[in-house]
Amino acid sequence: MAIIKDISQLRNQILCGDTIKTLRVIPDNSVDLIFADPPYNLQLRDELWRPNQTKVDAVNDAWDRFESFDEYDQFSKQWLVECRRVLKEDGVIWVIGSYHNIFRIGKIMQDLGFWIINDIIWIKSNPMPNFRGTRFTNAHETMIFAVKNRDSHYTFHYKSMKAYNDGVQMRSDWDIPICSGEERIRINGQKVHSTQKPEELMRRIIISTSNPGDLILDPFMGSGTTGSVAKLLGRDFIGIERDENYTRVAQERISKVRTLDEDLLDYPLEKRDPRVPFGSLLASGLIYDGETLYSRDRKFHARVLSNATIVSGDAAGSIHQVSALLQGKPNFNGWNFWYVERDGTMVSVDDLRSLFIKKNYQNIGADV
Amino acid sequence: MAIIKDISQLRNQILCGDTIKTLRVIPDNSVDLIFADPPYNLQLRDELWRPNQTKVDAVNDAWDRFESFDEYDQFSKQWLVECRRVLKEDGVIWVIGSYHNIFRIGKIMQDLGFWIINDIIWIKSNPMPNFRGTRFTNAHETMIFAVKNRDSHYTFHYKSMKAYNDGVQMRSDWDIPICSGEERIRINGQKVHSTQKPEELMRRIIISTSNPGDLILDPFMGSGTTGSVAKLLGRDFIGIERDENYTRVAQERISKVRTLDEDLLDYPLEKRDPRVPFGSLLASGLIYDGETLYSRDRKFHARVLSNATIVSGDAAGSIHQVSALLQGKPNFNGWNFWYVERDGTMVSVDDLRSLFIKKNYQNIGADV
DNA sequence: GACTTCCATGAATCGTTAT
DNA sequence: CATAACGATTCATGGAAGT
Repeated sequence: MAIIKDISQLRNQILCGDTIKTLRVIPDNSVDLIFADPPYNLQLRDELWRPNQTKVDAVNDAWDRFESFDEYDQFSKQWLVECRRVLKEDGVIWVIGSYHNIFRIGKIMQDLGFWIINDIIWIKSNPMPNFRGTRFTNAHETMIFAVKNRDSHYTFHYKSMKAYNDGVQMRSDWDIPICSGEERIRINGQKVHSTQKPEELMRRIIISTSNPGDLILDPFMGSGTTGSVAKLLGRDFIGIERDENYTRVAQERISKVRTLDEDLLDYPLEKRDPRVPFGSLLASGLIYDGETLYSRDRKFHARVLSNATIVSGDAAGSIHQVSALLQGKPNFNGWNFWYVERDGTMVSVDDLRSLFIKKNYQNIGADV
Repeated sequence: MAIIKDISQLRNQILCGDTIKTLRVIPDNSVDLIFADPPYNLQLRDELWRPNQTKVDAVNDAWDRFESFDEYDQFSKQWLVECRRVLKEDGVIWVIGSYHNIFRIGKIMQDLGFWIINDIIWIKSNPMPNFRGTRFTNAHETMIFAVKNRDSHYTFHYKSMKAYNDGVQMRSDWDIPICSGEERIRINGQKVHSTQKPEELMRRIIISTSNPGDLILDPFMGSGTTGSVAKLLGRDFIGIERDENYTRVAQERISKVRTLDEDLLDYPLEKRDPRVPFGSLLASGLIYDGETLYSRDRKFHARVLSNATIVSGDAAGSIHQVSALLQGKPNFNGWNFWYVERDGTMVSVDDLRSLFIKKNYQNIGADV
């Protein structure tokens, strides 16, 4: 099958078929974010029984069986090559796995040119215990967060994730319960998919590394968590799933999701202030020609010339250059260094810049 | 240099030299535990400055520089091959790394035949933050815990680690601060080694997967944390380190350590009950020839023959076989199924087994 | 001495835009 | 495309210094 020319005909669909063959239909450089939850190659040798002689319902599906590491590597390389091709230059990919497969996956990704930004550990607050007492409880899974090239300008909503994490930057260890209760899809009391991922995981991934309207690809769609959260958060998706039953379940699940209102998807926090030259403050009258700037501790001062350069003894130049020179540092952000006196108190020039933005622009989060 | 015949001449020494060449001197199948902290191949490009314009003292040691992934892979494979050769058949290996290298290391280990038991995440309570707001704080490192072959009978002190962890199974995520304060080795206020590991890590590793008197090998000894904790806990060590300065520091550090008294190193908790055949209870008079065994609910009963087999209707065999047959299960632990009557009350045959052990063995934790 | 404030620092793949 | 200018950006801890 040939590559489809217009990707929009695939938007918000689940394509039922072989992952690698189906990926080959998608055009180059066309998706913004990929989330992949490939088979883990678990290699359980025998059935696993709990101490009370009930059988553990483990991942033993045919899709998780491979003859050898080599066969698994071949398969992994093929779908990863296609993923790299369809990913935009500045796109992001996430792959989740466990110690059975993640080392092989990570090595292949590095070899293909993907550049790893983080490995994120999903710490399960309620993992399955180890029944035999033969090893440590396997209480986590590993996600690789990577970009297409070392110099990719990828989306990363740092401030959102920091706010999400109560004001300190989010770390590489994520504490999230496994998918259970209401969220877990069951038919006649039986779980439909053995490795359904929690929506909390997808929410963090989608919010941190994509924008509303972006196109998200999941080459192993399963029960449709990716599509479900993508739709909720106003992103488009393409899912690939080879099992017809899973496909049906996912389609029904996603159809029930309602996208959040736009005002809930637009984050003023992430908007950058427009660039304001220091001279604009002079022209607007917020700072006066010839007045004196002070450092916070009043140890340094400088005079403002009419061309918006400042002079302090032998040092002359932009507010940035002079503040760096005075401190003997290679560079410095002068906006955070200089103050002026207004009604007897010190006012930061950065606050005056915020005031300028507020007066002259609309809906920009200069006061956040 | 030829392989040394008697490993005892290497015990508790740090061999200063190239890792791979020195490993080749160690005999086959001679060490019980390996801990390896290889170079991470960080590939740092530029300097990094904190927001307050101080420079980050990064890892820029020559030992961490490799030309390419391929060169790093070659190096890794060589030392891992030697480690596998010198490891005893039932020995254990731990390797620590970060996303820069751990995927390559893990893949090579699997290819060489090592069998992964766990990947353990060292979660740092106080990692260095991300200064530029470009990614998630890199707040963990990954350790691979593996054995020589899939069917190795490795040491794992499950009960100790459970007790260590306040009575619940220890999980694969370990919360441990980075090495700082008193523990961090400094000379003239400068850290001696850029990547000194916390002793808490080594303590968990050594206690969980080795026994007192075992021989522990560290092919990248650095500042000597492995040797130091090994000596404290009554294990022998061999360290390899190519830097003479590190070697000297490690030797001095280890010389100051005093091994704990023997009674602090012997854990009755871990001693397994001796295997007691059901027939021993007959012979000792704790159970009588011909008496009746009951299931707890008295739904089932069986008669004890003089050859220690039991019979219940058509079912005949060991206490295990018959209990499984009666319940229609593939197998079952008969010790937990059968009861006898003593003075009008039901007594579990497992309690009689414990009684037998208490009478006939010393210092065994049958009552724990 | 008790308490507060300041400062240094740790395995880090750490930027974007205009000229 | 290289270079220069602009300007955005940190958390937990321990020890020193100050009150």
